[in-house]
Order: sequence, then structure tokens, then C-alpha cells
Amino acid sequence: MTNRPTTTTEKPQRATLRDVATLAGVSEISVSRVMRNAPNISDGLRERVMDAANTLSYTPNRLAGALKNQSSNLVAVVLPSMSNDVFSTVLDGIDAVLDEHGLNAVLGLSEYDRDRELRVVRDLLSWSPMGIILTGLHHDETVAGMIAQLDIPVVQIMETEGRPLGSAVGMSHTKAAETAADFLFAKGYRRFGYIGAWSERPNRSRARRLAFEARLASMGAPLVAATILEERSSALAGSAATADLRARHPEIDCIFYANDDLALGGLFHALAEGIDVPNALGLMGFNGIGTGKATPLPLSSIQTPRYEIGAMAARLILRDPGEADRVVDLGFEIFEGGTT
Amino acid sequence: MTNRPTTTTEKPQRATLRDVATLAGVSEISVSRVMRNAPNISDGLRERVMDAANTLSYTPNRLAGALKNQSSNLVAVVLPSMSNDVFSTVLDGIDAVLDEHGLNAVLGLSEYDRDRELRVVRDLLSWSPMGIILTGLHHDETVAGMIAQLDIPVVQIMETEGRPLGSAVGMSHTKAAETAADFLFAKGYRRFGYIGAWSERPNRSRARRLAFEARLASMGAPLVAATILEERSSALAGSAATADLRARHPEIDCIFYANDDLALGGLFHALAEGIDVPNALGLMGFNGIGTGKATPLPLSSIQTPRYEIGAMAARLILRDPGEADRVVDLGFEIFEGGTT
DNA sequence: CGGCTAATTGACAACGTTACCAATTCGGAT
DNA sequence: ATCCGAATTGGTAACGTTGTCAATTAGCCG
Repeated sequence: MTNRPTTTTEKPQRATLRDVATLAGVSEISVSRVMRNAPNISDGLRERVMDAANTLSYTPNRLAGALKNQSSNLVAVVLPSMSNDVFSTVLDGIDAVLDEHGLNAVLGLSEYDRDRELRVVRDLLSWSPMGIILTGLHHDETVAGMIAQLDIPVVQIMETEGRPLGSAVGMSHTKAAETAADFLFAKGYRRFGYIGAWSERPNRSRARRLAFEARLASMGAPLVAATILEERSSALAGSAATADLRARHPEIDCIFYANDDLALGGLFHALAEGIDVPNALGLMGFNGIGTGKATPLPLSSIQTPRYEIGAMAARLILRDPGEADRVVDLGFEIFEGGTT
Repeated sequence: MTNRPTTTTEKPQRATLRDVATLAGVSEISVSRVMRNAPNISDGLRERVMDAANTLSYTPNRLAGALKNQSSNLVAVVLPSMSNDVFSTVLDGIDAVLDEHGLNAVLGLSEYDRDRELRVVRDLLSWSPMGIILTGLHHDETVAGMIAQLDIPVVQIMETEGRPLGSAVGMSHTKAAETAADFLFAKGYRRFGYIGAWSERPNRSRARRLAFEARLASMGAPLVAATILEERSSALAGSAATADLRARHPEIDCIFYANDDLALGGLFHALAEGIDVPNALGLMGFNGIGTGKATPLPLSSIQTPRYEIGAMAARLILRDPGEADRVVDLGFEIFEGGTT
């Protein structure tokens, strides 16, 4: 390797600074300085280097640069799941901002499992990312320790109620649930049901339900019944759970769902059964996904700013190192729709 | 840095092999061999090293290892978009298999833009990934050149008709469209419409439409009209486009959509207008997403194996280096549903 | 032309790990 | 106790780039 040929017509070989330098007739350091756009470079040198680099299809070896710098332009992104489009929209937002700044996301999925998250975080941190985006505010202490050891920016997404490890961006799930309770109560509903799934992973789903229940109780309309499915959310599961809940509690006049997938299922069930929505039964979801805007009765829902959460998370990662950590509450909106 | 203290209570410092070696009283090389599970290590050594590593919360610096090896355990994943749940499901499959083998995905989104894809690929390749997953079979020649230079496995996903750069996994979009045409014709439909979106990005969407048209023509039932929207797919867009197409061509008795989002919109429109589906109007989508299973009339659709495509792509990346490249056609299924 | 200053280019050593092979230790047989 | 072979441990130099500072060059002024 120390006497590598400057041109080779055999097995393809990745060009290095040395190859470009030889072809351009300059030092490796000059090639490096041109490629990273360092200041004080003559036009002549720049041109000779760029010509040589293009001729050799040179791409920098980021491993080497990151090792020397003890930092990379990777951002570790730990999401719980890609199984619905909530986090695909978040990831879209993250990638959009990272890409604008020449950074790449290296991805791990925790599947809402604490031990797996610990492992995923450890794996991703081994790449010396310049920052890490975690989902939710509750993690194993070891996760916090590992991140602290690297002293890199950490942004936690989706929730704002609690003590973040660094910065956080999301919304108040408690307030969202209370607002939903108020909204539905003001619509005249009095006998409420709730449908959740996947054993209330994540915790913020449970927090929403508890806040919803407490708010209703405080208004004198205690929750009639809640169904928490063990399976993951889906429209099919929501449809079946709605049928079951109403069979067991026909007095229920309104159901709040943990998310829109479940709520869409409830709506489809109601449409199929000829149930008078919203008059005999109100239905409200959570997230405000696109499909729910097009249903015959647009789905009432808490509209959550998922793309913006992702984009803001990336911006918080990218902020000036001297800037203090902060918690950004992006709020939510009520999408009134037609099902309540 | 050459005389770093072995313990520090100041700014957190990432532990290195040297730190662990000092604490364990062995060489750095022994620590390395323990951490990478090399053979022929005594239990005693292993225990001393693991104790020291755990005490110091040592995580390997993968940058260094990858630089030495001229390869990493990253897999570059270039997807066109995260804006619908097709690719989130694919990514789910990819991550599941990579994770089983201790690899991480580093992600780039091309937004169906050729120049952007070129840039994204270049960025991701600078991490010396051990493999790369691209979407579709058509890419700028420079992309092919860059990948060839690195001599790493490449897997292209979603399509199987054409010359892949390495291996490919997907399905035949031509055959899917022809099968849809046959299926709908056999159902008795004779006057067809087609609705696509986003100016038929990607090409395989266009290929499906052309094959659908050709098949209908060969059966004597030429396509009455096609609408190709400029905007991205959504249920709302599908709903509006369905209304528009039927207003301009009320004789149409069946519409085939580029994907399920559009088709769901068409179905919602039909439900809202009291159109007799499937008797007066048949509707068929593409992808077989979960929401379409729960609608009052389950959506007829070509069921595509998106998770399996992702998982197989990762397996093809991981196959033995000596194993020949191959094209894996995972096929598709007709989900009959209730809308045709 | 010479001297001085600013701009530009290049040298050095570092980053943390690992493949390969050498050196050392251990265990068994005589 | 000694010797030999196997098992185990450790040394070397390499990977490709970059921050810092030294060396060199270029430009300007008298």
C-alpha cells in the first residue's frame, strides 16, 4: 500500500488524497484543504485539485476525517417504530433539515423495548455522531450515561412534559387530551369510551388516556369504559374494538382513540353499520393523518405537527454549541372534521 | 493526549482501548481481541477485560475500526421518500434484518430527483458502507461508477425488469398491471379509467399504467381516460380526481389507481356520493395497505410485499461475497376486497 | 532591487482500532 | 525437570484524513 500505483486499470480502487495530490502535483494537505473548502486557496490550486479529483472520482473518506476530529457529520436517530406513518413523517422532517446541512441520519429502531433501545443507542454512538435524537423522555439511565460521556447534543422528540437529557421538542399530551375532553364535552357528549392499543406503548399514550379520564371526571362525566388492545394499532383493530366496546357499553355516545388508525377503523365500522355519526356517536382520533381528511365524514382529530417536530429536532441538534438546551412545545390543533 | 490520565473526574471522556487495557492490566490488542470476540481467549482475560470495559462504559470507536478495515458495518439506504407508508414498511423490513446482524442503516432520501440522488449516494458512500440499497433500476451513470469503484454489494429494490447494478428484489410491475387488467375484465368491467399522481414519479408507476393500457387494448377494452396528477398522492387528491374523471367520463365503470392512497380517496368519494360500488363502479388500488382492509367495502388492490422486499434486500446485501448477484421477484397478490 | 507583510502551501503527528505474525505462556508427555 | 507443541497474548504498522503551525511564495512599497 505504501507504493500504490497512481493509475490503475485493475480492480477498482478508491482514490485517496494521495492519489489526487500526485495527479495534481501538489501536497496531500492542499488537496484536503481544497476539498474541505478551507480559506486562502488560490484559484489555480483549486482548479488543479478539482480537475484531478474529478478525474479520479475522488470521494472523501469520512471515516478518517471523523476519527481525527473525534466527531462525524452523522446524527443518530432512534425511533420506536416505522410501522405507521407517524414516524415516517417525523423522519421526513429530520432528514430534510439534516440534508440541508450536509448531515446524514444513521437509524436505529427500538420497537418500544427498553433493552433494545439501550443496544441500539450503544451501536449508533459507536459512530461518533455529532448528535442524537431520541424518542420520548424516558430512557434507561445507562442511555443517559452513554450520551453524557460523549458530550454531544441530544434532542428528545414527541413529549415536552418532564426533564429532558438535553433539548426536547414535541407537545403536551396531557393538554391535548384535556383539550379533546373539553372539545367533546362542549359538543354535548357525556358518556365516553376510549380505545388504545399495543398495551399503551409508548407512555405518552397512557398519559393521554389518564389526562382524558381525569378531565372528564372533573367535568362530571367519568369515562364509561376503556379498551386497551395488546396488538398494534390498525384500522382493522380499531373497527373490531369499536364494535366490541359498543356492544358492552351501548350507552357510550363518544369514543376517543389513541390514534387515527384506530379511529378510522371505528369510523369505517360506523359507516358499515349505518350508525349516525356524529349524532348518535362521536369519534375522535389523534394525529390528524391525511387519510382522515378524505373520509366521507372527515375524522375529528388532534392534529399533531409531526413533520415540524422532526425538522425542529434536527435544528436543535444543529444549533450553536454555546446555546442553552431548550424545550420546544409545538402545540397541536383541533381538527374539527365531521365525526363529532 | 499521549499521557492521558487513566481516570478523570473532569469533562467526560470517551474510554479507549488504552484506558481499558490499563485498568485490566493487559495490552490494548488483547482488549481489542476480546471486544471483537476473536478466538483463543482465556476466560480469565475475557473477564478482566469485560470488567474493565464495563467499569469505563467502553464503547468501541467504529470509525477507527472501519478505517483500518476499509469497510464499516453501515449499510447505505437510499429511498425516494418517506411521505407515504410504502417506504416506511420497506425500511422496517430492512432495519429488522440489518439489526439481527449488527448493522446500521445510514439513510438518504432522493425525493425522486436524479441530481439529489447522486449527491445523496456520494455522501453515503463516503462512510465506506459495506453495501448500498437503491430504489428502482434506473440511476445516473455516475452513481453506478461510484458504487463500482467501492466494489461493495448493491441491491436495487422495488423492480425486477431491467439490468440491475448488482442484485435486485421487487416485483414485475408490468405483470401486476396486466394481472389487474385481467382481473377487472373478468369481473365484467369494460370502460376503464386510471388515476396516477406526482407526474408518475417513479417510472415504475408509469410502466404500470402503460402495461395496464396495453393489456386492456389487447382485450378490446381500451382505456377511456387517464388522469395523472402533478401533486403527490393522497386520499384527498384521489377523491377529487375521481369526481373529476367521472364527471368528464361518466361512462367509466372501473378505475385503477396508481396506489391505495388515491384509491381510498376514490372509495370515500363513492361512499359519500352514494355510488353503487362495486356494481356501478369498480375501484382498485395498488399496494394493499392496512387501512384499505378495514373500509366498509375493503379496497380491492394489488397486494405488494413491501416488508419482505426490505428484508430480502438486506439479506441480499449480507449474502456471501462469493455468491452471484441475483434478481428476486417476490411477486404480488390480488386482494379481491369488496370494491370490485 | 530589497525588505516586509500577507497570503498560500506544506509538514507533522494525531485520531483508535485491527490483521498479521511474532513472542510468550501453558499443558502434557517423557 | 525438561522439551515440544498448542494456546494465548502482544507488537507493529497501517488505514486516510485534519488542526496547527512552520515554511514558502507573492505582492507591494520605497
